[in-house]
Amino acid sequence: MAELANVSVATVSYVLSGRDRPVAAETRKRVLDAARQLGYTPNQAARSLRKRRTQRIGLVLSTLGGVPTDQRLATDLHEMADARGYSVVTLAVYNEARAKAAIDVLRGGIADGALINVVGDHLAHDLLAGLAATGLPMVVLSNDSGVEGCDVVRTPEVAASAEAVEHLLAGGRRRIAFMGHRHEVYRDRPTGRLLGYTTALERHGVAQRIVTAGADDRVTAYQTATDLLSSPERPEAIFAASDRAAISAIWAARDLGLSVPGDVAIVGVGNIDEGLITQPQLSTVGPLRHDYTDVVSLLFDRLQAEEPLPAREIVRSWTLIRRGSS
Amino acid sequence: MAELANVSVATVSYVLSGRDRPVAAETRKRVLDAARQLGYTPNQAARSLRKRRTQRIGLVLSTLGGVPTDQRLATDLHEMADARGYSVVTLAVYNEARAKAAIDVLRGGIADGALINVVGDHLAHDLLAGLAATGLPMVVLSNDSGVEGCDVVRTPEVAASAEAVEHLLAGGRRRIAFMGHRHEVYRDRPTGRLLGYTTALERHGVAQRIVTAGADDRVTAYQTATDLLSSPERPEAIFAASDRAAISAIWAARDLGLSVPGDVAIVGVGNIDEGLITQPQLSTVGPLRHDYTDVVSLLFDRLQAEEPLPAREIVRSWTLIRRGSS
DNA sequence: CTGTTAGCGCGTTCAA
DNA sequence: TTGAACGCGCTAACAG
Repeated sequence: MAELANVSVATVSYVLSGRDRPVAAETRKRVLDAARQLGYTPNQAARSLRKRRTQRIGLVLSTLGGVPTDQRLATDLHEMADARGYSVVTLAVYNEARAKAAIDVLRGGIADGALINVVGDHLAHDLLAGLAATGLPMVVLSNDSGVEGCDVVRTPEVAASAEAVEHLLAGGRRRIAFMGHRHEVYRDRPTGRLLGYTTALERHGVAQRIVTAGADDRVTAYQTATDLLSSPERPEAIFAASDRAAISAIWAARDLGLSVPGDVAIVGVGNIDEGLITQPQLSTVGPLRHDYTDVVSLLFDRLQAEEPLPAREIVRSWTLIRRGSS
Repeated sequence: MAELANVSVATVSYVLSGRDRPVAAETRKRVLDAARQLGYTPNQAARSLRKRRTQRIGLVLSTLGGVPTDQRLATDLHEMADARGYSVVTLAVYNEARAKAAIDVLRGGIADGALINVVGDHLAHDLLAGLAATGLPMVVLSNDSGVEGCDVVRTPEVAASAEAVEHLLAGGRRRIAFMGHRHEVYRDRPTGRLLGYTTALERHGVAQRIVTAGADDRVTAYQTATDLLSSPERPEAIFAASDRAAISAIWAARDLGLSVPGDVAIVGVGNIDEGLITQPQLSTVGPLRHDYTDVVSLLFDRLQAEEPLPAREIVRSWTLIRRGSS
């Protein structure tokens, strides 16, 4: 490359990286021509080895399955990264083994910072702590308590879920079923949305608990809801841990000839747009606006800061959005 | 690190990379202890600079939006990569500008190979060609003709779409609407699923064309279908370019009090599981089994081959799956 | 305006 | 069984 343009490697570096060293127009042209001719692109591994920066952000997600939250988070991150000259590489965790692998990739220095949103317990706390100890700037979306050494974004899902269930109780429903994600339901003690459910019932002296899994995908949700709604002790309400599951429940009810909310009230979590096109429209708890720019800013603040910043915490704002289904 | 364990850097390298050089048990222990104590992880940039391999695969997708196809592709890739000691980094393209950025990241050597599935025309052909010219092993899912220098996976969507529309014609429907993705509908000449639609109609001498966008997300699909079905010239059938859009159309029909398939027949594309829980079940064209292991194998064959392999081509197998909605 | 040189952190030879 | 020394491709500092 350098010899084809008949210049030194340093000059090539200066031309291609566009730094402000003065370069003769003719020399620059020779370099650019040679680069085009050879299809030359600088090796990023060498570059970041030298510069000690990759200009990349790692986005760590449970799956590439397109949970609505992840989608918005990803688009906001990509946009803001773009504007700042960073690229984004996404790592999917899927399971515990690969969580370890993903952390190792980050420890290996693939990115200058990380935005981490992993639900469930695939990502062990000590892995996260070890990564944070590296000094890697990171923002973690989690409600767990053990997360330290990085910014944390919390979601008031327990309170919001309790509010949803209390809303159902206020409507006179007593037999209320919970349809949750596997990672919440199959666990020794209730957490998250399930905890909100049990808390609300307890607070109002309702003894009956109907806890099912099925919120993880639409098909299972439909089947679970169908089972619930065809049982002799049909619930008067279903609180689903996701809007997608709640929407499946609405369909299940309608397919059984039940009226929503007459025969069964349904509330979901997340406030996705699709809740506006169901009949009736879906009641839900979640953010009013889907905006993660504040979360992403946390990360870029850290990246642009000279000295390490103190750990910050954001609590997202969720509200009960009452629509037709409850 | 090396000095803490009181050994040379070479010994550290040997211990941590676990190659077969004999190392005294006591030395190995010293190294491992020091590594744990320091939270040391080898720098991957330096490693891959030296080894000229990253042990990573790049997965390039249009969005992280979780199109069902991408999900299956991603899980199969992750599984097979895992088994072979590779990690996967995902790059989202979103738009033309970032397509260029994603290609640059790959050219910069972030991965040893790439699996590329970008719909629409965000990813220009010359970018792909330039990348292929690098010698980077890659597999591209595309029906375009200009793709060269890499393995190509094709989908018989034109023929399958035509088959779907002919099936509707055979059922006596004449006024058939097409609900497509923006990237296919807003284009000078028909391609892909839209081309299948027009071809079938032409072949059977049907003049009427009802072409709408709206298949890109469920909300738009619902609204588009509602508009179509409330118009005075209500179509007798809707062929939707995605199952998700088709399912929204079924719901739109039901919400309008129309019977499916009595008043309107509906067919989708993709054969997603969710088509089994609609009332009626969704007719669709797509793969019978969702399995991308053959596609992923193409890539690993290339990675493991000593000398460059000739470009191969896979044509995926799609069939019309007739269920209740048509 | 441009070239020379010294590392960035690792893996690999060769010598001990 | 271990260590010393070189170089992967690049950027930053300095020399010219």
